[in-house]
Amino acid sequence: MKNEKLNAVVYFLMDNTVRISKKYALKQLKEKGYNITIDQWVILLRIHEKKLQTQVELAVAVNKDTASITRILDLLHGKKLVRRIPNEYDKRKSALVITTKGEAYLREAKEIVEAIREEGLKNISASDIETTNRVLKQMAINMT
Amino acid sequence: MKNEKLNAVVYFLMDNTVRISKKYALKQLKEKGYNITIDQWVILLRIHEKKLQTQVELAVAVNKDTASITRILDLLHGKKLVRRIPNEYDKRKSALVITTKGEAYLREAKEIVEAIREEGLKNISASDIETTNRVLKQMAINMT
DNA sequence: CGTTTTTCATTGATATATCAATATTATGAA
DNA sequence: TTCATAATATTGATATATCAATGAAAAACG
Repeated sequence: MKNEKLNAVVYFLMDNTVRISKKYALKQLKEKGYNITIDQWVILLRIHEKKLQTQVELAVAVNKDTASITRILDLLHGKKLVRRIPNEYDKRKSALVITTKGEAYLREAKEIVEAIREEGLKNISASDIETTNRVLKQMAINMT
Repeated sequence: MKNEKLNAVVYFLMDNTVRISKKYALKQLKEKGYNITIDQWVILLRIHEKKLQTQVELAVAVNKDTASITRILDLLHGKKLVRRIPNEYDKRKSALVITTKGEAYLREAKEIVEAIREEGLKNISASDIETTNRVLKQMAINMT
């Protein structure tokens, strides 16, 4: 088949670009004094946006394993950015709340994260980004 | 700025789709009796395509850390798919060769990998894939 | 009711990624 | 030629991902 190589390339580029962007974000945040990964930042943002969700809800929202969520929350908790509040009526659950320190952290790092994202999309048209979004979404559907 | 959300979405989708595709590939390969990850398979393919490279060359080719390469090679070596041959003239280096078992493994799993890749790109036009490739490539450049 | 099944969160084992530090060699410069 | 520097591969610490197994609690149901 003619487009075997072309097909392989998309997968290689996806994987590659994800790794590059995470590395880039980590470096930028660190340089500005923020000891946080982009994955942690995203979880922090989700907790801020929709308070009191359970870890299962959070896992579904970001499409990650609850095991991954537990570990990321442990790290955020260690940095005093997040707290788990036991649910009185269902003792299996914990509600997740962002701390005051977490709010400040989120607000301050937000500009850095946005700058990183813009930098990554430099010289790319909005319509090309939309096409890419559509393709990535369809691929996810195809493999789910 | 209006496209903050749109920008964030590309990063989310990239990360998400990469994870979904790796999970999907792992499951498909496992179901067909191949105990190998897609990352390991790619390394195996590279060693097959260009024999006798050093680990540094391999790392550069796939844009991974030499530490990652060492660990992936350890796993491939444990499965007897790859061997390291010490370089006589430069004792720091090892040449990498695929074993006979590795060759067979590669050949047999190749169809499965291609089927996975095609399945993932179902209902997506070649031109949209090309656009996506171009976008991903530009993003990588922007953040390097 | 009491018993089975589900759900939630955590933990363990493993794979991959990062960076930092190391040991061993090779190379280059004084 | 010796001594400092660079390159190669590995290992350790840590972050994130997977799946599988667990304990505890809630829900379902016969």
